[in-house]
Amino acid sequence: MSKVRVRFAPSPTGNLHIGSARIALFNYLFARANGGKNILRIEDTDFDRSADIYVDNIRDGLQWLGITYDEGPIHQSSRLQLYQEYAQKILAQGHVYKCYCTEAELAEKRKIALSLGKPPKYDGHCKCLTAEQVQQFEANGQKPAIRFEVGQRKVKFHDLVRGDLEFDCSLIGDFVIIKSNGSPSYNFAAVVDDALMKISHVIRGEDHISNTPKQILLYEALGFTAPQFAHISMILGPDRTKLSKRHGAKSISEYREEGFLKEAILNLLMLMSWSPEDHQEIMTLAAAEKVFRLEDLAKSPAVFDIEKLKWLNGQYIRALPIADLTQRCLPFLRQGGVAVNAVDPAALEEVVESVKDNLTVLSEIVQYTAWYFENDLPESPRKEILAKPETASILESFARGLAGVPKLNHDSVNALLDKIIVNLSLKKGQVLKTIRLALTGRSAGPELWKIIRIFGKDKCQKRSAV
RNA sequence: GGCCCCAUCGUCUAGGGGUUAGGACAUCAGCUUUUCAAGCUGACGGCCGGGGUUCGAAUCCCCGUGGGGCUACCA
Repeated sequence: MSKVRVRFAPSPTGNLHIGSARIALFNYLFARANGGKNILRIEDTDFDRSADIYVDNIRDGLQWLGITYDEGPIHQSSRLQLYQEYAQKILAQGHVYKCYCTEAELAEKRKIALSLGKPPKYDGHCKCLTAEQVQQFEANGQKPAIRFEVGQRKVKFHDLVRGDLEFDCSLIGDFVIIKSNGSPSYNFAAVVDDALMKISHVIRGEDHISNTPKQILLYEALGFTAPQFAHISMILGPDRTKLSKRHGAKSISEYREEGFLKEAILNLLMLMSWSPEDHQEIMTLAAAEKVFRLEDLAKSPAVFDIEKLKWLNGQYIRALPIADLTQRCLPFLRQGGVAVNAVDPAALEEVVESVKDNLTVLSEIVQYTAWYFENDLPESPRKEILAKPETASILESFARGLAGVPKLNHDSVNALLDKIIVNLSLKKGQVLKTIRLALTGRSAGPELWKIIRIFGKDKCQKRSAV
């Protein structure tokens, strides 16, 4: 078997989103699983829509996710000369012709065809232009596009995900390979590049299926051997249409900013359309690299499930070593206005540890821990509980008892609390609720002993003062 | 309109002629817990419809239906 070479070829007309990240992932996994190379190619031949910030966003996103590539990024915009050369090559062979139709004319024809219930394919108007007509256009300074003559036959190919596919070329209009501005069309540039880069497997979205026959025609006309194709099903929004911004679908960078872990995102991406043989749902990239197979991909499209992403995220958060988790929380705490540099690193880890079961996304770390770092307590719930008759004795016993505890930990603090409950003959809930409210000003939070340990004796006693 | 693709719980999926149709998320209930979570246990819930083929169809075939994609000098 010849060497496996695959590519991820995004157009930088937007940020790296869930759908394209998934295609990048499957290319990467296929390359890794087969000892092949993964290539990043930037398809920026649409000069109006492409932008460098999107190139950066895509590269950053891939890097953050850990989807590496062995070659590239290769920009198509730097290979324009190459496409021209290959266009000239088939121009000489007569598979293509110059087309002087204007966009307005084409749009008009398309409209008419559609209204007549006919397929809106190009009618081949410029195929039979006389030399005089061409001269006339040239004299007017009109720049031609170059069209590929499709012909009448049928094109068959074997799709690694979908099986045998067949298309009737008579239904496809002669398509443009070089635009009048000199830049190549998508189909042409992709074919020239895939051939020259010796891509063995083209793994891309299902939305490219109908481009494939056109591309196969081009491979043949250029004298190249076509690669293998694998068309992966789409990701849909909750309304079952192509996932897009209107579904609230976000870019990878936005999910990152919200506090989703790359591990969770990758895991969900893998779970959509692919289930490994052992049915293990929690799966790392490294593990997937070993067992990924294109044949195991489902043919049907998958609805993106944010709830499952959240669940996975929580699973990964809880599985993270506490030092690692704390590091990952740092940017969010800073952004939330917590002066993390002023906090002892070990104490910070204890703070994070105390609330990690509550987290579904990292950004929530702020709402769950901010009160640890605040000096003033909210007045209202605290005031109410302090007004209760038994409160004074609870807090006094607590403050007094605390002084006698040598080291604050799970056992010693709980022993103290139990003693207070027994001595005052009060209900456990009542005592603990009172102390929690006095210390934190809140009725919910981590286990009390953890809070007491993190606060330390002085702070606890100060806040217990009635 | 034409062409193409797809079809198992609400969602992601396993199952590819004989299964009580399995798992996960979500939902609901119980347990646990001072609380919020987390965790554990359980419940609810599905083969799009109709025809074939077959002793037997979720599974194979056909036809519908539904959904999606493409139909650009976008990629």
